[in-house]
Amino acid sequence: MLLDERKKRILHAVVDDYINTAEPVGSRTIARKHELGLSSATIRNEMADLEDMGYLSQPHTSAGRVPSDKGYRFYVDELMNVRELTAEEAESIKVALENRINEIGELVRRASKIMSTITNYTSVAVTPQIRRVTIKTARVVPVDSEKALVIVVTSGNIIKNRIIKLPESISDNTLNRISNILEAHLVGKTLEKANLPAIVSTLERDYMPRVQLAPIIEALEYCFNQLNESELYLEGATNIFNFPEFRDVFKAREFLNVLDEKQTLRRILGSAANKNGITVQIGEENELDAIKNCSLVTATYSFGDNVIGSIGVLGPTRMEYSKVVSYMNFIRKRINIEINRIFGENTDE
Amino acid sequence: MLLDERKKRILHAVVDDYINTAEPVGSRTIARKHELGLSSATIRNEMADLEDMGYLSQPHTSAGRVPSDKGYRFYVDELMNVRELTAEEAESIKVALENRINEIGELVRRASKIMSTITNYTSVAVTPQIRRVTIKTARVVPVDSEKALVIVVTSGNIIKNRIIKLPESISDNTLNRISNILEAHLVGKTLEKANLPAIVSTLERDYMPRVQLAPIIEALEYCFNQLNESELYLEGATNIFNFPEFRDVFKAREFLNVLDEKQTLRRILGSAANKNGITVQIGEENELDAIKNCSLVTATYSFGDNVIGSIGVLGPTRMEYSKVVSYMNFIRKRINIEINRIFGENTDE
DNA sequence: AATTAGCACTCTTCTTGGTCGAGTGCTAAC
DNA sequence: GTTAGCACTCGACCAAGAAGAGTGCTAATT
Repeated sequence: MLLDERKKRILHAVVDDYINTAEPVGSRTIARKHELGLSSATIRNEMADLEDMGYLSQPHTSAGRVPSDKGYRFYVDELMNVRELTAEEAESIKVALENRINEIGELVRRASKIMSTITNYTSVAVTPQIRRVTIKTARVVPVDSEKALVIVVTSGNIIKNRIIKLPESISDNTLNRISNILEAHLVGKTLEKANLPAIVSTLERDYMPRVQLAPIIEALEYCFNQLNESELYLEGATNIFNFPEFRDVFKAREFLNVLDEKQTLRRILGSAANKNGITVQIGEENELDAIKNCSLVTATYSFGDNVIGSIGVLGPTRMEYSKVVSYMNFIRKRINIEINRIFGENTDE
Repeated sequence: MLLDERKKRILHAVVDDYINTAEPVGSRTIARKHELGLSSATIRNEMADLEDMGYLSQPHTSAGRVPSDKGYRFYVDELMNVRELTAEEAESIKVALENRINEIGELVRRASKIMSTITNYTSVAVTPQIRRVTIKTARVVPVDSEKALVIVVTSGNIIKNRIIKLPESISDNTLNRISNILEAHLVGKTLEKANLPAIVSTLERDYMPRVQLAPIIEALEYCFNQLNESELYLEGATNIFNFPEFRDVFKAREFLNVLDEKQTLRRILGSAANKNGITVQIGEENELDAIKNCSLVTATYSFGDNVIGSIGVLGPTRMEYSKVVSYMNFIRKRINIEINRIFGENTDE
C-alpha cells in the first residue's frame, strides 16, 4: 500500500523530530511543532496506521512513536532533502583535500577526518586495494655498509619500503645494476604480472649469486604484499559517546570492539563497494550483528571506470541522513577529482 | 610513624584483595582469607589505625576499606613482590621482539602490543625523538617523468620519504649527482647539524638551477620534521571496559578522550622519561586531571647512555602493580638489547 | 465521511518507606 | 594485648503509590 501525502508528511515529521531529540515522538508534539493544520487526534490515527504498516513502532503502549528501520528506509529513499553545500563549505573542503597531498593514502585519511568532524559520527575509510595498480619504480638503495633499502612506488604514489640486511657488502654500483634490472622487469607492470622468478634468473645470468639476491626478493614480496593490503583509517571513534543510544556501557563497548576489528570493518566497507555511488545501510540491513542498531553510509571512489575504494560514516540508526549524504556526495566527487590528479593522466592508461 | 610488621601484612592483604575483587574489603574477609592468626576485631582495629594514617579509606561508614593512593604507594614501594618471568614467558616475549624487526618503530609498537595483551590494560609507547639520530642516507630517486621520491634513512633505520613533483624533467643521472651531493653533506650528521643552505650552494655551484632544487629541499625539510616528531602507539584502549571503575559511561569517555589526545599522552610519557628505569605514578600523582583515578607505569628505554623513549601501561589505580612491573622490567631490558642490535654497533658511535 | 474533543486506560519514571545484610566502632570480658 | 558481643550506620534492594506522557476509542462536530 502506498503512503498518501499526509502520511508522508507525518512520517517525515516523526523521523526529523526523533533524529533531533532521541525521544519517542508523540502526536501532540507533531501537532504543535509542525504546521500540518491537523489536530493531535488525527495525527494519532495516522500514526497508528503508520505503525500497522511497519514504518513506526512503539517502545511501549503509552509512549510516543519511534521510526522503524523501514521508516528510516522510506525517509532516506523518498523524503529527506539532500542539499548542495554552500559555496563556503564546498571551498573549505576542497582546499583541505588538495593542499599538499601527493599520496592517495593521505587523501583518503583526510577525507575520513573531514567527514567525522563535520558529521560528528565515526568515519572509516579504506585505501585502494587495486590489483590494477602499476609499478612506477622499484629500486635497491644502499643505506650503510651492510644494509640497504628496497623501495617500490606504484601509480597513485603509494610507497612501500623495507630495510634489508645484506649477506655481504655489495658495491653501490652493483646495487644500481640490480635496480636497473628490477626496473626493466617491473616498471609499468601490475602487481599480478610482476614475475619475480624471471628477475632472479636475469640477475643470476648477470653473475649475481643467489644468496645475495634472497633478501632483496624477499623484501620485494613484502612490499607487494603490503600493497595488496589496503589500509584502513578510522576517525572519531569516541563520537558515539555523544549519543544517548550508547550511554549503556555494553553498547558502547560492543561498538568500539567492532572498530577494533580492522578485518571486519574492511569487509563491511568492501561489501558496499560493489555498488556505485552512495549506499545507505540501515540497522538490520547490516550483515554484522554488532551494528544492527547502527546505520552506515558509504561512498565509493573510483579511478577511471574502476571502483577502487570506499569511505563510510557509521552512527546510530537515528542518524542525520540528509546531512551525511549531502556532505558525502560532495566529498566523494572531490576524492575522485583528486585521485585523478594524483594518479596523473599520463602515467597510467 | 612507621608501620609495624602486622600493619604491613594487613595492608598488603587489603590491597591484594581489593585489586582482585574491586569491592571494599572488610575485616572478616581478611581474617578468613589470609592466615594471619588474628580475629576480625583485631584486624578491625588495625584497619582503623591504617585509615587514620591515610593508607586506607572508607567509601561510607559501614563499608569495608579501600586502599588510598598513599596505600598503593606504600604497597608499590615496600610490599609487592616483583618476580622474575618464567623461562617460557621470557622466551616467548624475546622471540616476539627479535623476529624480523629491523626498524625501531616496529619494535616499540610490538612491545606495546605485548604489554597490553599480557596485562589487559592500555599500553602507550613513544618512538624516539632523538636529536642525536644520525643520517645514514639521503637520496632522490626518480619515480616517473615528472615525479621523484626523496628518501632519508637514519640510524635506527627510521625511514622517511616524500614524493615531489619536479618543475621539469631531470635526468636520472642528474638526480644521481644530486643524491651524491646530498649524501656527501648529510651522511653521519645529526639532524641538527644538517646544513641545508650549504647543500643548496654546493648544488648551485654545480649549475643546478634553484627552481629545480626547491622541491627537493622542501621535501628534505619535511622528512627532517617527521623525524623530529616521535610517533605514538596505543594498544588495548578498549580494555578499560573490563574494569568496573569504568562502567560509568562518563568515566569511560573521559578516559578514551585522553587517549585521543596524542599530544597530551606524549607529554605524560615524556615527563616520566626524565627518570631512569621504571616509574609508577598513582592516582593523584598524575598531572592530568582526567587520569587521576588511574595509575601509569612507565619504563624508559635507552641507546647507550641516553634515554630515547618510553613505554607505559595505563589502568585503574586498582592495578596489578606487581604483574605489570614484573613484565615491564623484562620488556624494558629486551627493548634495550634489540635497540642496540638495530642501531648496530658500528654505524653509530 | 473526515476530523476532533474528551476521557479512560496503560505504562514508565520518580519518590517514598521499609527490610536486609554487611561491616563498623565501642565496651567489656578474657 | 586480644577477642567476643552488640548496637549502630549505611547502601542495596524491593514494593507500593503518585505523576505524567501518550495512547485508543467513542461520540460529537464540521
